[in-house]
Amino acid sequence: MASSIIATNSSANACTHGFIKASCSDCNLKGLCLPIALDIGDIERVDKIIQRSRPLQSGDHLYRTGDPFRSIYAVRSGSIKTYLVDENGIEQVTGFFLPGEVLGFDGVANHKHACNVVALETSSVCEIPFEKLEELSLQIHTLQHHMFQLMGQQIESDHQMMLTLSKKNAEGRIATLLLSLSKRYARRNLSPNAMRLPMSRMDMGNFLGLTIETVSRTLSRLHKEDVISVDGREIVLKNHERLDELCHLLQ
Amino acid sequence: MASSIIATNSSANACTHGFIKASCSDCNLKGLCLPIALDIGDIERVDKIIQRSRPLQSGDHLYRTGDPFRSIYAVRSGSIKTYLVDENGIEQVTGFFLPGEVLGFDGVANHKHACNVVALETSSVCEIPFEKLEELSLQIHTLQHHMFQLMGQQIESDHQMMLTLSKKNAEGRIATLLLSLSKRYARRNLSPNAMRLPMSRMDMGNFLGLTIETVSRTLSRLHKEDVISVDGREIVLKNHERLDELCHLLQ
DNA sequence: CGCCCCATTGAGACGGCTCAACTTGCGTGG
DNA sequence: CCACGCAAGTTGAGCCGTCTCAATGGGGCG
Repeated sequence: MASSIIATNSSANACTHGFIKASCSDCNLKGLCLPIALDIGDIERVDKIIQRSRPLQSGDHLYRTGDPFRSIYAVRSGSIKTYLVDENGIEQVTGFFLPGEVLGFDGVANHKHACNVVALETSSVCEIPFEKLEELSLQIHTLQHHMFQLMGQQIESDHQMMLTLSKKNAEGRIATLLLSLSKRYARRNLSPNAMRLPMSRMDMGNFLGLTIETVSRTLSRLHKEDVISVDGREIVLKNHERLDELCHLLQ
Repeated sequence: MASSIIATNSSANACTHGFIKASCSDCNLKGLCLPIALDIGDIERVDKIIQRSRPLQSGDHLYRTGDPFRSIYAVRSGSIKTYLVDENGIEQVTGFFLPGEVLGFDGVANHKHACNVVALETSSVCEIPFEKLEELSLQIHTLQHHMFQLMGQQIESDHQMMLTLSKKNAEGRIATLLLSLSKRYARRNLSPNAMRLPMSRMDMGNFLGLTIETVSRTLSRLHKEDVISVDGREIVLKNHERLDELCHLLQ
């Protein structure tokens, strides 16, 4: 959903476990997250405040609702889900984050995190202490602008999601999610057609306001109609035009 | 939904029509929008970049999708609605903005506005040129922080809205909207119980993902159950606890 | 007065939910 | 190695909440 700021993907210089040595300058995700206008010197200044910790395992929480807000995070590898839990224990998945995307802006407002963040598979993130980022943003105006842009992107995509939840039927919601994932794969120069879903049917359904049964049935129907092919989490998009149509169909 | 930044409410020093002479310093909304930590001198610097134009009439658009992004806006009086229109003409109301609240962050990401903004009644806004605000934010760190907070608040409330649209039934959605309005009235020291809705049933329904018929029926039922009283757009909340319960009921 | 827009109310249709049964894949332990 | 349990996913049958369609009422305005 959101774009990214400073995700250092070390899959290129695939460093082994333990502590991570990597830098923004030779990260193949920096085009996605750092402001393009940032010059080498500035990139290094940003690089210096970033903390790269050991990978999260599937199910590990990065933070939880109520935790003090200290940092935002750029996904370096894997995939991450954010979700709310309301007073009665109702959960709402609010987003999926892929490499090169930035999360954690919940928490900026109240200095406390407002959602839960959990890894959907083995994942690594760049932690960016927010106070230091603010200091740096005062000095590097393109960085400040970029921060505003990232948050603006999040707001825009959340509004699109409101439209999806409010106006589209099950097929439209599924199609919207699949095309969103496809576009975000394409941004990383991965195939926009063949992908492995990082999330369970449960998470898809929760995110889209549908039950797992409806998700399953809808995927099966799209498969039968040869719009996609489904094999568990392996998905192939076979008819983008049709998916586009479904996205824009009213409920 | 969003909080505010710099809304100068001139209803106190009720200046007449035509051009508006007002200042943040003696605006009774500044507590809502300016960072509390801002000292007098800084308030004046912010004040200087703000443009106060003539009021919008009901139905007037402040900007439309695709318009170049130049400013954000603080509502000074009246009420404003923002809405998306997708390719097929499907509309989605994405927010209602009351005095003291700030809108316009759509557009930050792409330098083009991503939604339409229209006045629901005679309204006035403070226009804040974004470039100048960015410049000032580089100099006044509390202002930069405040900007991040405002955008963070917007993101949080949008996520709450996703939960509402995805998980609550009609009663829960209506109750959630009513309580949200109530809290926002209370922030301005207005009665949290008696209010005049600024929007039509159509707009409520569109925002909440319901048809006008369902909105109408639900309001009638809540009236019959003595949870609220409804007379057109005049609403009295008579049982906050019950409304709270309804908010948290699963669908 | 008549028109139009907004809101209310009713009757019936339908999409997605609930409940339930079954399958598949995977890890554990006998 | 297979038996077993468990979690995730699929599929079916019936139900329910909201939508659709339609009729009616009320207020503002030319």
